[in-house]
Amino acid sequence: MGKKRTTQMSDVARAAGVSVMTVSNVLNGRPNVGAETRIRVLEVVDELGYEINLTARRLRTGRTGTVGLIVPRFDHQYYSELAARVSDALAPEGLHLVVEQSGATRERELSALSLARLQQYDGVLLSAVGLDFADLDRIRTDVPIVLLGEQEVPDRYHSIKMGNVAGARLATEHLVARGARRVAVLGGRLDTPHHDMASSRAQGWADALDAAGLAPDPALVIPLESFSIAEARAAIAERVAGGLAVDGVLGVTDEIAIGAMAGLRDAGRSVPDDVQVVGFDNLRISDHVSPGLTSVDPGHDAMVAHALRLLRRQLEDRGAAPEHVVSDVALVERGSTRRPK
Amino acid sequence: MGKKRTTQMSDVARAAGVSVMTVSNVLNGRPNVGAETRIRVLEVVDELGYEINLTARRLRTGRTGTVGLIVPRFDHQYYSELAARVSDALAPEGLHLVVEQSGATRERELSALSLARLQQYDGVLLSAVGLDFADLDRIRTDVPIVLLGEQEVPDRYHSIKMGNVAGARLATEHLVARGARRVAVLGGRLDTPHHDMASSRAQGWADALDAAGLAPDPALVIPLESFSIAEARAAIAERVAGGLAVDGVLGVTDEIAIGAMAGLRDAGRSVPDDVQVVGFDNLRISDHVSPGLTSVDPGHDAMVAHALRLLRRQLEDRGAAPEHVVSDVALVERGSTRRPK
DNA sequence: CTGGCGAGGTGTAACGTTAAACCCTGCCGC
DNA sequence: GCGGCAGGGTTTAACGTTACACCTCGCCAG
Repeated sequence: MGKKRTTQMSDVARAAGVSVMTVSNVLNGRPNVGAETRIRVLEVVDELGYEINLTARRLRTGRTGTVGLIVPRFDHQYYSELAARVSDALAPEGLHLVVEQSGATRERELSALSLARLQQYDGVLLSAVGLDFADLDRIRTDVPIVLLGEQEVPDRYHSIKMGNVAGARLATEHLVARGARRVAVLGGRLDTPHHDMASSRAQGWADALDAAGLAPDPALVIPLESFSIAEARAAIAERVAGGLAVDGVLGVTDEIAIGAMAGLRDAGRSVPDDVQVVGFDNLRISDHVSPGLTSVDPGHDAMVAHALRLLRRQLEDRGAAPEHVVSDVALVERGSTRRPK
Repeated sequence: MGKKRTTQMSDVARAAGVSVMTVSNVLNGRPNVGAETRIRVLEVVDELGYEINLTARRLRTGRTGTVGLIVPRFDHQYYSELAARVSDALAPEGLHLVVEQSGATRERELSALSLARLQQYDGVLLSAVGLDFADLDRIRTDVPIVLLGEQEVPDRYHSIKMGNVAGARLATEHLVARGARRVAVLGGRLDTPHHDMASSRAQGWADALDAAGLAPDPALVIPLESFSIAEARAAIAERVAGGLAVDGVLGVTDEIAIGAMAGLRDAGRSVPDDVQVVGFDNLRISDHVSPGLTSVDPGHDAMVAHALRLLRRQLEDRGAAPEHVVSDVALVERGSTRRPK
């Protein structure tokens, strides 16, 4: 029925009566092509509807014009907002963003991180929650990588970290200043010496309570598995219904905090009158839920700007000394916490 | 300082004392390789940390093992939920999903759709809001495409459409049944004979009102530009503050409906007592906002299942007759509309 | 008039795989 | 005793670009 072949450069060359190299030169805006020739080639390109084969170009040049962003889940808002920001920031530079989901499990994350996959990009922004220090240290590739994230990472990587401890501390201090005395940290964990997001934010919570002379009660550390809204909602509702005394909740993410607000409603508590709630991430939606969610803003734009700067640096100079940036955090007050008296 | 080259198949071949083809055969699990040879090759692969160059493979075979999903925006929840669902559904088949953002503008969408880009995937799921019939018709490629979406599409494409008209009608009927008489359609538009999402859903709204003997009031069609929560919120708040009489709002998406609820609060109206609200998409978060958002569920899982089925069909048989699926819709009632009396 | 240079252009050899054809060796059936 | 075949492997030629070296003018300076 049909022909298999798509049109390629040699077809254009033949039709235009020039060599393949000349076509290539025209298409890539290289010098040493006469004006007339250039025009003729472009006409033929148009006529034949020729489009370059990016795979072949990539094989030959090693460059792809594409940056990869690898996130645990597409459907966690934090990551989708991040992806949109990065994509928008990359577009003016002529770079294309593609996003992959690693799945948050160590196994799927490692597979997304096989050298094979990484090599497909000029650079990679990696938001790796499932991998530990050792996994990361095992990755050996020439592809520039910037780690976006939470955990302690091998020194040789460029990285952007959120101010997790500082942010959680800020949030908890805010709750305490507004009168909360029994502040739960939903999604946190303290048991392990890990440096992941859940632990770091719980650490900030504990620090703030310590500083305020309120001993952190282990019963108020409520771990979660999936970090989903639904899970958070069920967990807090269950605890409260079971008699846990709480007058403040720090959700380790905004989604968790939104789940917490729903769960507290389920349990007959009102926000912020009975229980005040603070989240972390300052998602777009957090301003629009009811009540508005007080949240820690991790400085999204600054993070993205830093990330791309570090990526560019590596693109220009493979040997660039790794840089570790910690983003500034700020508290955004909304209706889920009370006004000062 | 370092060597440029990464290790490649010929290095493995040399070290294992076999031909390159044998290495290729081992790595691809092809027959006609002795057991010992296989083991030796695998050992060497491990030792050298060899990983295949996917670009070269792709150039040679034309297959990529990757499916592309092109969405207008990463940070519209509907699309990120879609991406997650598709990714999860593809993983068991050994296919990888990468997501690209087209930017919702016609220009950026066309660039994402250049043949060059499309050719990088074995198949493409295209959620194209910015393109019209003619744009789509202009795309000529052998890559299997499934259109996910709203609009009228050229017949030669396989497509999955939401039941936009039916869903919006269902939602509006529900509002009317619960006593609403002045139902606005936020984000809708009726001016044009387009078949895009905003128009189709407004059409369903108009149909329902007509059927109920309530003439659709043009003042109640409130168009939006960006379909963002913030814009929706501001738009409804402004109208209501300006004296527009409304006792029901159909948000053409859940995000818009969530914005509407916030805007109504801003304007001193309570939901659902003063104004009832229904959304469309049944996002995960819609169950967790306050009050819970009544919404049209477009049958996400069925849509994804259909989409992948159509894609597989095309992968197996390029000439497969195009199929057009319209998804079933269902209303999910929550607290943003009233209980029946 | 010679040498040099810049503009315009071409030919060839990769980039790292894999499809396809081919080549051995040993063994089995008749 | 030989044809045939299966098993285990190799060789060669792509896939569609681009880097690089090279070639040929025409023209200008000396």
